Amino acid sequence: MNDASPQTRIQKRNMGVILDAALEVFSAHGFRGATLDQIAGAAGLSKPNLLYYFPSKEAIHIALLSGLMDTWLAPLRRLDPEGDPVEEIVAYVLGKLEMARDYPRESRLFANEIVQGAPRILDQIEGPLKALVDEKAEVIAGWGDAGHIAPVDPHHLIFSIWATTQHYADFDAQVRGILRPEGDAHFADAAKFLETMYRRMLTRP
Amino acid sequence: MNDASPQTRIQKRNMGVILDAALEVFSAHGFRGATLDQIAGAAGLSKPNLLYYFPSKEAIHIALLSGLMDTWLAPLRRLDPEGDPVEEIVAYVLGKLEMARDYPRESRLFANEIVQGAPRILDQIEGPLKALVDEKAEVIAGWGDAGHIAPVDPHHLIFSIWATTQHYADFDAQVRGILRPEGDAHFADAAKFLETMYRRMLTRP
DNA sequence: AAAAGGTTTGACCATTTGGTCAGGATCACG
DNA sequence: CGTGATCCTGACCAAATGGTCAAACCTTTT
Repeated sequence: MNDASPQTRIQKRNMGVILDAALEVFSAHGFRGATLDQIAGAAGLSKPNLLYYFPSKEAIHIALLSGLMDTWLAPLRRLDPEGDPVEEIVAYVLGKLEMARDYPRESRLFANEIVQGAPRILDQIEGPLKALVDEKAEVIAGWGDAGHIAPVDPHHLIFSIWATTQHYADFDAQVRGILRPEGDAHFADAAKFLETMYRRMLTRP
Repeated sequence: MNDASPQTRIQKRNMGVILDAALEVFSAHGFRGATLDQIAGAAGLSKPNLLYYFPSKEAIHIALLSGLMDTWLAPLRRLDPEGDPVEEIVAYVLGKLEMARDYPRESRLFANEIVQGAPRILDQIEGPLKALVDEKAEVIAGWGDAGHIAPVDPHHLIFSIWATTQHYADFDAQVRGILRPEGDAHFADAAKFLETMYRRMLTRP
């Protein structure tokens, strides 16, 4: 099965089904913890059929990761240098929190990968991700210099936003164990808390 | 090998060596990703010898997790209801950050476990951990009611502290990929950032 | 020093797992 | 409808992996 080739109807459907099943299984068990049988089962296909569409387990994993990286960075890319600084950052925080709520599997897939040293996406981190982060850090630093927000280390600000928002997806089991919420009810509280926190820290006294 | 039995000199030494090796390997690869051969190699023992001291791979993992839980919670336990509120919380943040710097393997071991749904420690989370967190949340809520700190949702405050500090251990690969620091140099910046952030958000305007 | 108890190992086993392959079923299209 | 391309599968394989065991090897104790 070649990539980048024009896809037939069946190919499009099955590759989609496989990637969705793989996201389910990889995000729940990590790369090594996931088996082709599990993925095949979740996809409703036979194991050899999986390997008709992807040459190996690792190829599925890589396809998932690189396909998701863009989606995952979209909110940061949307941070507008021309917008109102505090509102831009708050919007980014809340957007990221919504992603953690609506796409927890994607978040956990990355979390699994990075906790284990990011062996398969280190180059993506050191390349495009670093570039984007550095660019947006410049913007935030500019806002600080201009006195539009209280001065902060922009890189660590971004890390803190990632950490606090993704926490609700990646450590869902812990959050639920402690809060015992009904469904996703706690996300509203989290949004209120994070909005308050970042407003307080960015608003000049 | 029975637990809780009086240990010989050799037992004490080897069980320690095994647990250290297991921490190294489990934290880097997750439960499923770690193999007994790897652990045995890291410990400088043969695989059957491992299984002389622990009945199974899972037993090693459980021994590690429950042995570490206490250490991991110590900083929160130290939060003193009688101390100065803002200073107590800042000290907790900085203490947790130091643990992330000095014991990243422990942090990643938990991260791996929780990202994958905490199958082996869910009861510890819903039991002792929840109890401790609820207790300290009460303390923080009291500080808020008394006007000693700006009002915050205490549970989410604690989550944010865990998230922001453990981020530097759990997502080390990402942080290093973006910051490219010399050694642990970035931890000083992180400490400064987090101290500023939590002071601003807790200090009444 | 010899018995008793604790420690270590090589050889081995059953199962799981990623992956292959030859051939059969199905589909697209002239 | 027929034929070539695409899609799918059962049977199979080699390697990896968790775990067992009898026998050999150390320590400790008497």
